[in-house]
Amino acid sequence: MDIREIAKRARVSTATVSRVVNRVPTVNPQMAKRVWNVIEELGYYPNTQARALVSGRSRIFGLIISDITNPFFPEIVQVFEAIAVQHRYEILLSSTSHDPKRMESSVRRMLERRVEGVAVLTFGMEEPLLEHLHVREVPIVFVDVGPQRPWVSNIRIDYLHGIRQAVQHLAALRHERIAFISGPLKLKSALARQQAFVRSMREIGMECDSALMVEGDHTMEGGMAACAKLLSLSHRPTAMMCSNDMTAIGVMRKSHETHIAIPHNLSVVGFDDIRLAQFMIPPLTTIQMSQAELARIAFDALMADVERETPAPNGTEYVLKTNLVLRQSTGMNSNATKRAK
Amino acid sequence: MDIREIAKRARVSTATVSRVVNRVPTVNPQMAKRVWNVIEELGYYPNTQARALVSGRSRIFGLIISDITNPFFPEIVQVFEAIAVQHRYEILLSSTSHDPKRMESSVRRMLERRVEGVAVLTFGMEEPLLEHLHVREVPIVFVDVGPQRPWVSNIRIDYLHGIRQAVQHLAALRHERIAFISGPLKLKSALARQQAFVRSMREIGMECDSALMVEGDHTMEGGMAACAKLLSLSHRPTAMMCSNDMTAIGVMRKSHETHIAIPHNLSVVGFDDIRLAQFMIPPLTTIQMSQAELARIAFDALMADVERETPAPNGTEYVLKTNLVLRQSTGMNSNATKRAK
DNA sequence: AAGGCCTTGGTAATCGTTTACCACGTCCCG
DNA sequence: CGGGACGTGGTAAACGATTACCAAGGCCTT
Repeated sequence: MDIREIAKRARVSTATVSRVVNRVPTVNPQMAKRVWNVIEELGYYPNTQARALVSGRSRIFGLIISDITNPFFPEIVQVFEAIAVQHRYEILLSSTSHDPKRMESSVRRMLERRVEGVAVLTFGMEEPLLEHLHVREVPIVFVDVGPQRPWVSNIRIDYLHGIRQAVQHLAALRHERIAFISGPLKLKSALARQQAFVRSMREIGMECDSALMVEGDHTMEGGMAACAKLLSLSHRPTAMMCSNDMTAIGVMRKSHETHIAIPHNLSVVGFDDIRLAQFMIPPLTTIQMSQAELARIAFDALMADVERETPAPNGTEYVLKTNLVLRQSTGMNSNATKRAK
Repeated sequence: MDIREIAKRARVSTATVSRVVNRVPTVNPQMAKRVWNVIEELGYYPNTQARALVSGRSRIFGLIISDITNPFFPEIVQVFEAIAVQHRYEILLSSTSHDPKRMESSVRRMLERRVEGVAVLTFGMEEPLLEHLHVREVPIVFVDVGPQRPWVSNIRIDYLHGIRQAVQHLAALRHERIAFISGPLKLKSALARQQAFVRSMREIGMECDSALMVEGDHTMEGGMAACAKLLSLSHRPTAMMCSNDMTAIGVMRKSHETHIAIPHNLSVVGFDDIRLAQFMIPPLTTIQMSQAELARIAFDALMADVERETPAPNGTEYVLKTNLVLRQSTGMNSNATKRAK
């Protein structure tokens, strides 16, 4: 059942049917009604591929993330999809697990389906593979790591804003030995978080003991290992800041195993504010980087580029703020309290 | 850049280029090589929409789930997508949150994109909305709830298998008062789990005290509420089985708040074996329903239907077993132990 | 040596839309 | 009363692939 069938039954031409379906205002309302009736009756849906072929617009965006089973991403996917549907777009999802092979095949799939734009929310370092997209002038939006070029937008995360709040919060609670468990430092986003931490500490004249800076891998297991390492120190930290929530969850778990009470004996701060954070025991104090907002900014960036006819020469920059969310995994440094007595 | 461009540069016809791209064996190898070279050089990708239009095959499957932020689903999505890509299929993802409006719009989107099949992994009750798919003879695969019709496959979950193991496990640990926290009973899958529990209990001559059967809602909050209710009983249960893992996690959390030690004072069993289960404190004993396998069966069911020219008159049935996974949230009933001494 | 078969590659129709262009009718105005 | 302007709706050419059909050439057979 195609547009011709509808045209025949409504005794109009296919052009008119097309105009009715696309709500072109010049068509006579009576005739439109007649056409709509036939469409309803037969349950006709226009064929998107034919439409895309002739219009040159697929109405598909690509969404590349690193791993859907990482609790950080599902909400992004959900919000991105919801907004896309509102704008009558479809999304092509791809988890790459930071694997260059899969990354390449994703890009290829997206090119074959003629996506109109790609959001790369991997926090990674895979830009080289995106060359193919770039030569075809497909709009791209990156987080943190994109180059400055036409058709490339960037969402810069203001890590410092939230991390500074967290550091000052811990300082206010009389913590003097604050550890930082980073992510894999080859990831720019992980490096940026660490640097924001160091800077926040220096700002208020606190030292960053290098023994208290350990590299994790953004997994719970990595968090447990890092926590164990820090607890084995003769001069233990009283607070640990983590580069993401999964790491913090690992820290909480290891602490529990070692009978260290949070927040009484150890304060923990996470980063991301994944939904799980509020469900921990105790609920995790963390720095929020709104996944919903990130998804929305990414979508809007692509939409803006699609509607632009000439690109901004250096792409566009967007900023996402981060903010501390106080819950119950941080508390007064108990040693300091004693001394104060 | 299209197939004509390639044809011109390789000095062959478009038919030959198409044959080369599709690896039709009758084409002269030298000529094929020449064509491939041009393709590589120009970085040509065939246009999927044009291909789909003429071949009548979109190579897209729809995947309808209820909520991607529910930890049960990401792994399904991941596996389904990975398999799809291997078979050169793309997926159209849709979270419906059990909302009939969204469900309807999903189905519409899928029809417009001419999906070749739809996997409905919602454990819900939205069949009526799928009528549109059915009249177009689009293959569908359901979990539990699908009707027996041509082009409709069903994956029957063998709840009894795993639940029986769990009940017998608890009985062996000398538990006599075993509670069951169900899901929303309007969900067939939740009802089926409860029934499997009752049957397993009766099989070994244990009574199902109705005070110990409470209805939850498959969320953590629901689990906490149900747990509170059960703990307020004068004659408390010593073990709680939950209709899903999120509920069990709620139970663990509430128990922790009320200073009830798991497994020493209370045994807890979940259902689903989401990844999170093994990361609980203590790691959660649960009944595994393999998400990876579910995804694989769903995909295979669709593929089988796509390749079939005439449908099986009553669709096809698949079965997925469930199995108990022992971890550390279950232990000997301490009251019974004392009595035994 | 001529006819038939096989291999190989080209021509052109087709898929289901959109849309530029054109034709027709009506209305108004000079 | 004739003609331009305007409002409508139809005709047909795209979009970029696939593939049925056909033609040309080479080889074998009698």
